[in-house]
Amino acid sequence: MDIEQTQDGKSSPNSGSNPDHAVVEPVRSRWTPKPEQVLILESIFNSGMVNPPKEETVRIRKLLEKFGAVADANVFYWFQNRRSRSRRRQRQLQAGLAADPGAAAAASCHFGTAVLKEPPSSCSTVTSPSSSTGGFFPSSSYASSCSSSSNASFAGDDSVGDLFTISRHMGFAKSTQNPFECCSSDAPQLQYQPGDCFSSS
Amino acid sequence: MDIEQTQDGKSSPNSGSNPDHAVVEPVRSRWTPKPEQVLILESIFNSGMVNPPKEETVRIRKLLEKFGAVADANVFYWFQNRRSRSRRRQRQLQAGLAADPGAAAAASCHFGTAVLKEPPSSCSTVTSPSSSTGGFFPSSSYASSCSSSSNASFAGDDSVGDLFTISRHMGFAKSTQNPFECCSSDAPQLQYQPGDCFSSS
DNA sequence: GCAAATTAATGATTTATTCAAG
DNA sequence: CTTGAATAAATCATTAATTTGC
Repeated sequence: MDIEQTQDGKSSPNSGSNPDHAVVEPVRSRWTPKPEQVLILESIFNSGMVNPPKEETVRIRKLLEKFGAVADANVFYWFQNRRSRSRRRQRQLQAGLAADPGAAAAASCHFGTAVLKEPPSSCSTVTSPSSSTGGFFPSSSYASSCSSSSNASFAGDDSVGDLFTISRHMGFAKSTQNPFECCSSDAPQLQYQPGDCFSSS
Repeated sequence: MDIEQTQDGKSSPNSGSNPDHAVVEPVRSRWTPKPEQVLILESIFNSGMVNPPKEETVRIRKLLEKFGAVADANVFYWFQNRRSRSRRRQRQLQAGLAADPGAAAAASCHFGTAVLKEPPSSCSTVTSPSSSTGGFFPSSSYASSCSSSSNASFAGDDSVGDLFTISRHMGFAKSTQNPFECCSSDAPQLQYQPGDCFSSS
């Protein structure tokens, strides 16, 4: 992964004398997503796109940027962590069920802060398919890079609306729905629509 | 993810049976490092910098670019894979050694009997605490560069020289030397020097 | 000699684990 | 504790070596 850290806006701004190179970068602060941003991210995730390709990540980042500084890498990390932790919770829960069916119900939800929540498991086991992640990415995802040099003037689209368009090979779970939080209930859905592929509306 | 490929047409696209005259610019699938590039990378890796930070990666990339198109991501991947595979070889080797030399006769635990073809190691066993073993690296197919084919006269550094300067907090192995390939012997060292920090010759 | 078929290397992606900020 | 960041491990996929039959 490239992980282009473009982070800098953040909350504790400036720090004055550090133009660019993070060589001596003293403060390694981390991105703190705004509530709106989390909302969007959750929504996208819950909509089934659990692993957006680069192209889409950029789009998402642009969208999130309307609510605060954020880099592509942050979005990438967010999804990665989201997937990972969802999966783990699920596993854990399941292990708990298998090992001690009686106590299972107890351990569910007592998260201090109500912000995050793992939906009650009712998903079937979803033993992850053998092909692992593979489904998407039929071929290369690199559309067109002319040369390494730099000036790739993107279309400076500012409208949020069209940002919600997706290419094709999305990071969707291969099956019907995403194995993660298939039963998310209380998340405020925002309906991130993947664009032209399915669900044309 | 990202990885914008900057690969140009490789070296030996067609041969013989391609009377075609217009290069069709095939799919830019994956980067294929030139021998010189591999040499440089190996050299850097063997010099102890096994995990260069971003800044350094860029520098390395710029250096490599003198011999062919390459992106930062490629460099990053290269080091990642190098580390990973070095470590794995090391582990494998060690496991093999532990299970093999008939030491304790009580052999009921046969690890992987399948002895993968690890090149003849010459490292001492080194049951060292943390820095552990050494490795050795594959008698790669490369390393045969500076003889005939490539005309790239490597030594003629004019602008290359200053690229060999490194910042500080390098990705050096924490200990004295890098745990990976402590005893690489036959690699043509190029002495990628970390710059102004230590070992100021 | 050559190219299709097979195997070995290795570039790129994804997942699991770990560390540290807050 | 939660969770963003970073990295290692595992895996996938494509390219180069090689074998094999003609």
